[in-house]
Amino acid sequence: MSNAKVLPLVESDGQGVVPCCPPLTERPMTAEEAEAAARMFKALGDPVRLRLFSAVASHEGGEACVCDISDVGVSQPTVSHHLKKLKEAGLLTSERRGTWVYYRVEASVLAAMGQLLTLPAAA
Amino acid sequence: MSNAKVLPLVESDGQGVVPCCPPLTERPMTAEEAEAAARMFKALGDPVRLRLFSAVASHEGGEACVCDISDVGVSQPTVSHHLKKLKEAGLLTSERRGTWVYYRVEASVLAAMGQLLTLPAAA
DNA sequence: CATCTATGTTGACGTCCATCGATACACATG
DNA sequence: CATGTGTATCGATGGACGTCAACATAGATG
Repeated sequence: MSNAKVLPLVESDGQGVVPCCPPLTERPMTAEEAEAAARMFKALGDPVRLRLFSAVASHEGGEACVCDISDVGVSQPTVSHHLKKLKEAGLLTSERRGTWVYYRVEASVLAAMGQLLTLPAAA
Repeated sequence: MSNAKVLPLVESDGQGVVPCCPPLTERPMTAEEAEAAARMFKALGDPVRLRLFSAVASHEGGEACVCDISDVGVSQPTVSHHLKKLKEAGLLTSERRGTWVYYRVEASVLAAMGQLLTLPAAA
């Protein structure tokens, strides 16, 4: 139930594969591009999610068990909720190994978001 | 009434100036850093705002009059509302010239957001 | 000053969302 | 299989947010 549609970057949404991310400054985004990109930004638009994401991203080996990062001042269900949101946005992937669930950053998505914010080589 | 506190990047919020943006992957963000950064990401977390922002960013001379970009499928008050949000987030600045109001991107903020999403030089 | 256009503000409304406690599920271990 | 720990889901709740119509403000022009 979670096979296709991994990266919101390359939405195989309607008729084909749409690379969502020309730099924001290159041309006005279409409604569809904006929809896809906004999902990712929105996912990082919450302080708790940002801390969770950063905790995973900065953790040894690029991955972290939930137990390693859940000290962000909210309840355990809320942590789980936010991790799910980040996963749905394509920013994280998860894998269960025994008792623990490990989350890791989807580097390509992060890179693409960076591309989006790229500025033309101005002074 | 809009003099101090220009960049959410360098929040002169409480006791001093806090540069908000070590790469997300460098170390876990603090609550304060996350709060500041999340404001910016949240501002781009709406499709309409993203389109407006992109329209300004990609417009000739890096600035655009509201009338040039307000064709995003929502009412005029809504456009105004979103531009205000982008301005409050530090992503846009505005200037009135005669009848029209021109918005322009705050390049430094955009650059800092890009930094935030920087990945360590992995393969 | 009257009027027109461009933009911002206000107030209301419906929906989304972050949060929690309670509970369920997954795995390990005895 | 019983129990304990780690994680996810459910249902509820309060607040935030996107949207609009109506109105207000700013500048230009006659």
